[in-house]
Amino acid sequence: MERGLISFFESFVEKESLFSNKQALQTSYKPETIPHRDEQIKRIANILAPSLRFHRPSNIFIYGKTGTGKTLVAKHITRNMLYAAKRKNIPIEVLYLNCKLKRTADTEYRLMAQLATFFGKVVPPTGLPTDEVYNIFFDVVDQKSQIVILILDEIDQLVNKAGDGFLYNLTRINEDLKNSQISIVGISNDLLFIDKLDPRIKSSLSEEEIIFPPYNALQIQSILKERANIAFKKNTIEGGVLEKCAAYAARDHGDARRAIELLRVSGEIAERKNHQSVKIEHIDEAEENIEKDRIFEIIRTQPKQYQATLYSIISLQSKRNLIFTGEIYEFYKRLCNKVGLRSLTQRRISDILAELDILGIVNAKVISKGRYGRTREIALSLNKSTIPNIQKILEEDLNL
DNA sequence: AGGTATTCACATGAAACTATTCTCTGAGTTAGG
DNA sequence: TAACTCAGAGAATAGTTTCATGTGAATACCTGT
Repeated sequence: MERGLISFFESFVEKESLFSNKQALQTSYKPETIPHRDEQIKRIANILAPSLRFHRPSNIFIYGKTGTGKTLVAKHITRNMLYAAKRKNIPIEVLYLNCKLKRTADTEYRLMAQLATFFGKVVPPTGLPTDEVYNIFFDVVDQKSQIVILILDEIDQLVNKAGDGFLYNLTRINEDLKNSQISIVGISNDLLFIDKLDPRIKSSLSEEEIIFPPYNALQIQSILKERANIAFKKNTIEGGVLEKCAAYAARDHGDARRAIELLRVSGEIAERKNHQSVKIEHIDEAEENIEKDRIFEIIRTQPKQYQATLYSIISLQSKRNLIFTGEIYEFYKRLCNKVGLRSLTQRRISDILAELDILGIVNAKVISKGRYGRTREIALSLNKSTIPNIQKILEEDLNL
C-alpha cells in the first residue's frame, strides 16, 4: 500500500465537489423545458398533433445551425406526444435516426436496415440488395396500422453521401402503404441544403419549414444560468463567468452546446485545482483544453496515411510557414518508403489535404502562382506549443 | 505600352477498380429409411 | 429422400486508382506606336 496514494483518494472523497449534479451539463441531458424556443415548439406540436387523430402529419423540415436546439426540441416534443398517445392508446411510433453515425444510418441501405430493425426485423449488414431491404421494411410497417414519425437528424450528411433517391422513395411510400402512414421530420444544419434537392422531393419533404435562429448572448446566458443552477452548488460560480461563457459561444453562431461544455470543463478545472469557485480565468483554460483535446483525439484516430501526410506537413513546416502540395507529396513518398507504408497517389493526397483542412488541423487555400501553376498553399493551424507533442504521437504511431 | 495567348502544377470530378464482409442459391454429398 | 455442406454469384461499402477536364494568373509573345 502506498500511503500518499491512499491519502490522496481519501481527501478526494472528503473534498467538497463544486458540482451537485453534473449530468445537467452533459450533452445527453434533457431539460424539462426548453427556453427561447416556444414558438418553434408550438408550431411543430401543431403540425404533429393530427397524428393523435390518426391523420398523417405533414412532413417537416427543420433547419438551423449547430447548438440551436433542433434535436433537443424534436425529441422533446415527440417524447411528450408519445406519452399522450400511449395513455389514449393511439398507435404512434417515433423513430429517431442520426444519419451521421458511422455504420448505423449513413447510407441508404443502412438507413432502411435500421428502420426495419426498429420494427423487430433483423437485417444483415450486407449481402442483400437494397430494394430487398425496402420490402422488408415495407412489410413490417404495414403489418398493423399506425402512424410512423421518422426523424432524420443531419439528413444533409446522408444526402451528400448517398444522393436524394431514398427521400423520394420514402416520401412516396405512403401511396403504397395500406394500413400505416409515415411522415418525415428532416433536420439539417446546412441552410442551403434544401435547395440542392430535386424539386419534387423538396416540395414533399418540406411541406412545413421551421427555422431555428441562433441564440444571442443574452439567451445563452439564461440557458446557462438555468443549467448551472442544477449542476453547481450554491455560490460556486463567480460573477461574470456565465456571461463570459455565453459571450464565447455567441461569438460564433450562438452554439448553446459549446457554451455548456465550456462551463462544464471550467468547473472541472476549478475543481481539480481545489478552488472554491469557478473563476473567469478558468474559462480561458477550459477553452484551450477543449480545443487541445479535440485535436489530439482527432490526430490519434486518423488513419496511417493521414498521419503520414500530417507528419510531412509538420516536418516541412518547421523550415518555412507556407508549403505546397507538390512538396508535401515528395516528402510523403520518401516517408512511406522509410516506414514501409504503401504510398498513395497524389490525387488521393490532394483529397487528404482537403480533409485535414476541414478537420481544422491545417489551413489550406487554393492559390494560383500564375505561370508556376496552381496549388494548395498549406499552413498548420495548430497551436505552436502543441506541435512537439503531436509530432511525438505521430512518430510513435508511424513507428519512426 | 498594352493586349492576348500560353502554360504550369496542380485542383476537381467521375468512373472504375480492389478487397472485405456478408447473403442466397443450388449442386453435390451424406446418412438414414 | 431429407438434411447438410460448400462453392459461386451477387451486394454493400470503404478506400483507392485511373482517366479526363478545369483553372487563375504570371509570363511569353505580339502588335502597333
